[in-house]
Amino acid sequence: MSKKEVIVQSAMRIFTEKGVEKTTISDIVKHAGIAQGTFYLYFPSKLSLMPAIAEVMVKTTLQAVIDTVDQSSSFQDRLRQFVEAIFDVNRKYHEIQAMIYSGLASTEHLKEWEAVYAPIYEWISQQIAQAQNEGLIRNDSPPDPLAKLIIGLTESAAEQIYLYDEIGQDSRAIKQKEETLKFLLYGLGVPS
Amino acid sequence: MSKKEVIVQSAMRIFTEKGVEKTTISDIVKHAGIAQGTFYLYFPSKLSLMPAIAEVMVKTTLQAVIDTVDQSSSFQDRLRQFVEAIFDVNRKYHEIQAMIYSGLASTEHLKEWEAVYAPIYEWISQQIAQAQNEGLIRNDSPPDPLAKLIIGLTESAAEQIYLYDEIGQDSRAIKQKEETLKFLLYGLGVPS
Amino acid sequence: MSKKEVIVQSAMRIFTEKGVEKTTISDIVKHAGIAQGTFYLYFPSKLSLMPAIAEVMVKTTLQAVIDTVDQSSSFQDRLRQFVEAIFDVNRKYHEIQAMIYSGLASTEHLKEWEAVYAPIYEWISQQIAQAQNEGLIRNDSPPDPLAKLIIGLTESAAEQIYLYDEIGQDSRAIKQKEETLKFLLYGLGVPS
Amino acid sequence: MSKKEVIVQSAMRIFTEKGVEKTTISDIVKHAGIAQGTFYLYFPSKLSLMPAIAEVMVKTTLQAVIDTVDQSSSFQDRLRQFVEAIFDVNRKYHEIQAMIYSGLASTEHLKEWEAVYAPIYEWISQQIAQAQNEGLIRNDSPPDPLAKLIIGLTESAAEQIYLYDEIGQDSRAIKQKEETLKFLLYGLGVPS
DNA sequence: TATGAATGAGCGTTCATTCAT
DNA sequence: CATGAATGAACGCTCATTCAT
Repeated sequence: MSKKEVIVQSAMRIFTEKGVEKTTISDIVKHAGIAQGTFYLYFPSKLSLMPAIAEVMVKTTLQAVIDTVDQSSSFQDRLRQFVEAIFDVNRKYHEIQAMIYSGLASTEHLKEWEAVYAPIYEWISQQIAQAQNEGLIRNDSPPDPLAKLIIGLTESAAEQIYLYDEIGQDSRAIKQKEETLKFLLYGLGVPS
Repeated sequence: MSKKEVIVQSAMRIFTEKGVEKTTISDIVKHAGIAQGTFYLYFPSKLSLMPAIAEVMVKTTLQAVIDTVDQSSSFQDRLRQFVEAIFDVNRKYHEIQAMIYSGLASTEHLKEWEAVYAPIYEWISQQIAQAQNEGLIRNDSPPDPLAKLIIGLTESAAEQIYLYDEIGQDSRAIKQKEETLKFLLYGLGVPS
Repeated sequence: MSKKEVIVQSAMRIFTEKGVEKTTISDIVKHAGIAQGTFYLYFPSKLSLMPAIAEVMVKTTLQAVIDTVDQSSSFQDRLRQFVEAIFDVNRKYHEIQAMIYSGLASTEHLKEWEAVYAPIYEWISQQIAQAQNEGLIRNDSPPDPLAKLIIGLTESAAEQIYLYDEIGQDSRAIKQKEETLKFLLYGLGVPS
Repeated sequence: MSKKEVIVQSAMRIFTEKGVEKTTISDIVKHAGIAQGTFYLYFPSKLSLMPAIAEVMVKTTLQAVIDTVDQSSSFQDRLRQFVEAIFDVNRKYHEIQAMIYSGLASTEHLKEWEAVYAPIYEWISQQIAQAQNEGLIRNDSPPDPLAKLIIGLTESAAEQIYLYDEIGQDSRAIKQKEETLKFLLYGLGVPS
């Protein structure tokens, strides 16, 4: 693992543990096992880590989705698996998600964020296009906007549950997943 | 306007202009025209402003929704007006929305946030319950989860547009609103 | 003594002891008995102390000259006393003189330096004008340029001796003073 | 040009442009096109460059004087040419002069400076001795102190003009040169 | 000789917080 | 209630210096 990757991994860990604001660069370099100055060879500031972290998260998310969704299942099952995957990633990494969102907001270079998120949008978009072709879902909206609405709905639903960092919320999570799936199926015009 | 309100208003302004992280309490008190020490008579820290700011935003949002939605319209029109109102508030205040979200994430007292947002959830929930009673929308989900999904979907759709602080994106916004409304109508099982 | 004056006095002391470059702001505030942050209430940086210090040095020099020169003496004696005073100030404060010169060179606002030095130039200029009126010295040069040449010659002569921070150089200093006085007397056309 | 010379030339350039204090070794090696570590093969520190730079300046100055002074001219003309040369070098390199002076002040090894400047002192001293032998100037002072006073007076006169980095000061410079020459002639007892 | 990635001590600077007025 | 000068802990950051290649 390169020094740059070590820094990103360490930052993700520490950010998750104690929050972005309370994390110092000193914390990160200590955990990464490198010298203070070495950090600045790779990143000019704490916030400039965000795009790199976001990229990791997007990869992780996309990988989780791809690993969870069984392409031989029915569309409804695949959608259920998708929701499951998104909720799962949010459960594990909700602090990082919030962090990225906040870092995103305080960045000037917003343009690059769209590029970072593109892989997920594209994957969903392809699934949508295919399902439309097969007549599994409604055909009166283009795939791209649908993809963005789907990921937006699912992630906000997951955040509503997992932002509140508590235990024993399984039943609430299960219900929320069910309702989200139902809303998605209706929203996509899947005949029930 | 009381000193407390002046502080909150000033903070909203400065936070919006230069970001939460880069805003100092000194900035806020200068803009508010009060002394450094006076701040601490009302708020113990910078982040403790967030709930107060969120409250203002929730009030503003709810007021915009109530003002925009004409209760004598059809359900479909009311939903359209709702989407319109949410997009509008997001357009005007997207920095503050992001800021609250980020501030929210770094707060320990997450519980209170649900209380802060309750008024909006309740208003939507009532509308949903009423529409279900009148048979205007599907009846196989309870109103509360539906309300949260609706606001989550609509706000995330708005953010996808307005986070990218640019001009002349009207056509994109119009399409996004249309698709969001369509998805909501399908999602709520409104017969078309 | 105000906090600002305490800072300037402490800085002069420490600068003299260990040089400007090796002096830290931390050194200054420790010696001044104030907090680290307090320094920045009065000066934005270490180098911004220079004009304030130069002002003190100019006052000190002018005072030394005024105190040493006996206005009832002959012109030749007064010139001798003047040289004596300049050499004495340079002996005591040669590090600060060098320091000011260096600080001066790295300042952008060079204009203000002329203002700082003006009092000394004026005093000498007046003496010259008076001596010219009384026919004691040559009359074919205006007082102002003469004043600048006199102070320039005398200070550079003193620096040549005292920059080399050593002891037991009295004989060298005495000779240098004699030669400087002689050169001044010739240079001013004092009949011998 | 050897690597050592490249370093010295680069340092002179960068020091002049942004000041000694704000110049980093990194700046110098970048401009010199060498690696960070290579610097330390030739110089142990930033300040240790000063003598080498001073040497270059002394050579430049002496060369300018030798080139300008026409040994077949009268003493008065030669003195005028000398003043002209010193002013010219100061005009071109006043930042470096100030820099050397400042670097000189913060060096511990002051002794070596006398050696560095010796060539100029010697050249002037020889001229003085010769003029004394020929009865062109007064004979009641040894050549060495006179030489130091002459260079001190002339350089300080030049600095008074050129430290103030401005344009269109030609008339001021011309007058200053005239007065300096006149003072030198009187000071050296040249019969007029 | 030459390199340049890595170092880490130590600096300037900030800014939330206090408290005598 | 209100002030704002003073605080000082703690942070980001620099940059001279080293050393394995």
